[in-house]
This record gives sequence, C-alpha cells and structure tokens, in this order.
Amino acid sequence: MTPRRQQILSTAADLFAARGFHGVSMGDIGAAVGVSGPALYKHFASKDDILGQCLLHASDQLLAGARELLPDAEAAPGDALEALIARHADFALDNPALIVVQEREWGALGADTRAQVRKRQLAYVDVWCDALRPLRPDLSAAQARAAVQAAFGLLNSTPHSARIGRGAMHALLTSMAHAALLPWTVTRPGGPGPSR
Amino acid sequence: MTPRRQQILSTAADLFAARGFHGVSMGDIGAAVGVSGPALYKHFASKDDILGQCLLHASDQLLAGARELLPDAEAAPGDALEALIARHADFALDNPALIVVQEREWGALGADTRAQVRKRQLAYVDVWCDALRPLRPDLSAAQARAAVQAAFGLLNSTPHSARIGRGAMHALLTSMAHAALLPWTVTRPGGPGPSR
DNA sequence: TCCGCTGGTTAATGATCGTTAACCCCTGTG
DNA sequence: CACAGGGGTTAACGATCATTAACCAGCGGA
Repeated sequence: MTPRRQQILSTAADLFAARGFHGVSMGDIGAAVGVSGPALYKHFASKDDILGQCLLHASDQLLAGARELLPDAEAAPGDALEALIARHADFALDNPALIVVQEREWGALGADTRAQVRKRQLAYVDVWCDALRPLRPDLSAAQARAAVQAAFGLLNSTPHSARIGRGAMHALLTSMAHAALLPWTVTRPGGPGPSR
Repeated sequence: MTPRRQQILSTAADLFAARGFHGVSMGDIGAAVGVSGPALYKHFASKDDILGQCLLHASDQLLAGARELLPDAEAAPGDALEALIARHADFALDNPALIVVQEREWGALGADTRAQVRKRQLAYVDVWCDALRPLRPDLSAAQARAAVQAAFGLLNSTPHSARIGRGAMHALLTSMAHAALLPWTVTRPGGPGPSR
C-alpha cells in the first residue's frame, strides 16, 4: 500500500471521528492531506470506499493482534485475558480515531463491506469470550458476550477523557477492565486501601 | 411542552443515533412523525435547534436524576455510588438513543448550546467523583475523573449489545461497574465461583 | 526523442439539503 | 358570523456535496 493511501486513510479517520462521516466532505479530506477534492479519486473509488478501507483496516488490526496473542497463552490460560486487555488498551490509546469510527459509522457502510467488518468484529469478540469463559463458568455464553462488550466500552472510553498521561491511563484502564471481568481475582495492593 | 414537540425530539434522537446528525434530513424526521419536512419549523427554529433540545433534555435528565439521589445517601455515604450506578444503568437501558447522541454529536452543536450541555456533563461527572473519592483515596482527582468516564463507557455499552434481557443486563452492568470502581469491596457469592 | 502512466488541477453536473414563502384548513372565541 | 392563530401543505431558492470530464506536468523506459 502506497504511503499516500495510508496518509489519506489516517487523515480521513481523524476527520470522521471528529465530525462524523456525513459531516466531512471530500474537499475536507483533500485539504487535510494537501490536495484538493477530486484528487482523492486517484486513490479510492468513492467516499464510501475510504470509510470502508478505514474500518476494514481497523478491524483487521484488532483481530490480527488478538490472534497473535493466543499461541503464547496456551500454557498459562489465565493470562490470555490479561494480554487481550493490555493489547486492546494499547490499541485504543494509540488509535482513538479508529476506535471512534469503528463503533460509530458501521451503519454508513454498504452491505458487503459491513458484512466483512461485522465478521471480523464477531471473531474478535469470540476470541475474548474463549479467553473469558473458562475463568467465569458462572456466565452463560450470552452473558459473556455482553460482559466483553461492556469491557470494550470501558477500554474505548479513552477518547472521551485522557486528561492523565498515557501510562497512567493504560494502568487505570487495564486494572478496571480486569476487575470488571474477573472481580474475585483482585488483590488489594499493600498501600492504603479504601477500608481505612 | 406540547406532546408534538416531545414526539419530534424522541423520534429525532432515534434517527440521529442510528445515522448521525448529518445523515438525517429534516424530511426524514418529518416523515418519521407523519408530517413532511418544513412542518417541523412550526415547532423548532432549525435542525440544530432540534439537536440542541435533545442534548439539553438528555443532560438535564441525567444530572437531575443524580442530584435527586444525593440527599438520601448522606446517612450511608458508601451507598451513594451504588445508587448512581443503578440509576445510570436504568437511564442507559431506557434511553439508548439519548446516550448515543449525547456522546457522539456534541461536536455538531453551536458554541452556546455546547457550553450549556458541557456544563451539565461536567457537573454530572463531579457528582460521581464526589461519591467515588471518599471510597478510593488512592485515586487523584484526575484519575477519579478518568475512572468515572471509563465507568460511563462500560454502562453506555448497552446500545452495542443487549442480547440478554433487560433485567439480566442491568444486573451485569451494575456488578461490573461496581467491581471496576470499587474492586476491593467485591464479595464472592456463595455459588460456584471460578476457583471451582 | 517520444510515449504512456501516475497523480495532480479546475470546471461542470446532478442530486440533496436546510430554509423560506405563500397558501390553506380547522377550531375556539368575541 | 367574523376572524385570529396554530399547524399543516407544496413550491422554490441557494448552498453544498459527490462525482465526472477534460486537461496537464513530470518521469521512467523503448
């Protein structure tokens, strides 16, 4: 993939995240990358194509990252979920625009592209559920999916706040997600807890 | 407020949540309430006015509901956060469209209305922080705000899943939010836990 | 040197949108 | 009965948008 394409996709994702797909014109995207309007058709077939490539790229990255983690965790199954949480937090902190666009604009996609993105998203949720369910046998399959989606909502809250540094945010989000999904495994640190 | 106005606001919120503010035309909103296009100007000054009233109404309801809870909780301060979580989960489950629009379209507002909505949202976060910080003295003010926003993200994940019934969803969300914000107070129920 | 391709440009086209204008019906009240 | 006003209609206007057309500069290979 040519660097121009990547630049356009990244810039468009930022604009879509800030103003919504229908709130951004081709002229806006072109101006943001230093060319003007119709030049974008040399790289993409249409505005919908730009959005589609954004979402396909984002869902691909998330799913591939999660699957990359799985072989390592077979020996210590309890750590798989931990790794998924940390990886997702990294992705959300590094690509807030992709996170926002992915959860906001999937309805603006054509049926075919939407199906492809949906497939990746469902597969991603499945990876999480496979990691969660052995640790939470009290949850039904549907409950596990809902819990995973809720954890995504927590981790994806990054774009709405981020007043503390990236490292602190990462630590906060991962610890909260861990507690939300595996509440009984939390150990109180040595420092002053809330009971005092 | 006349019932027609409320019908328009509610219908518009659903449409805005589904397709985004710029993805909905005045004709769409009119058709959804059974009138056509320009008739809406008998009730609202402009399309932006409709969005503004939606967001003002939503932020008002959330903030008023939270403040209504506070006096009752003065005797038992530890329960204030519990009540806020339960109330927010109720609101999110009952008004998914308002939740989506509120976190998605605030950027499309005019400066004046945006400031009003922002003020209510900040006050709402403050209510949560005031309830949380006595229970979590280990968190700085900024960390508490970020944690509260993350809890919102968790509770607001409702529109993205909701495959289990409302009661089960409410129980799941409140227990996860509790564990995420107050991890050390979680008690394992008598039933079969993950430790077998 | 000529040629074709890549990646630009500006102008034009047709559709859609927010908004206004002009008009109309109904209903309650003097 | 006259009539004012609330709530609706269709038609029209100007702006904006996605997309296409037509054209052009640079450049690597025959």
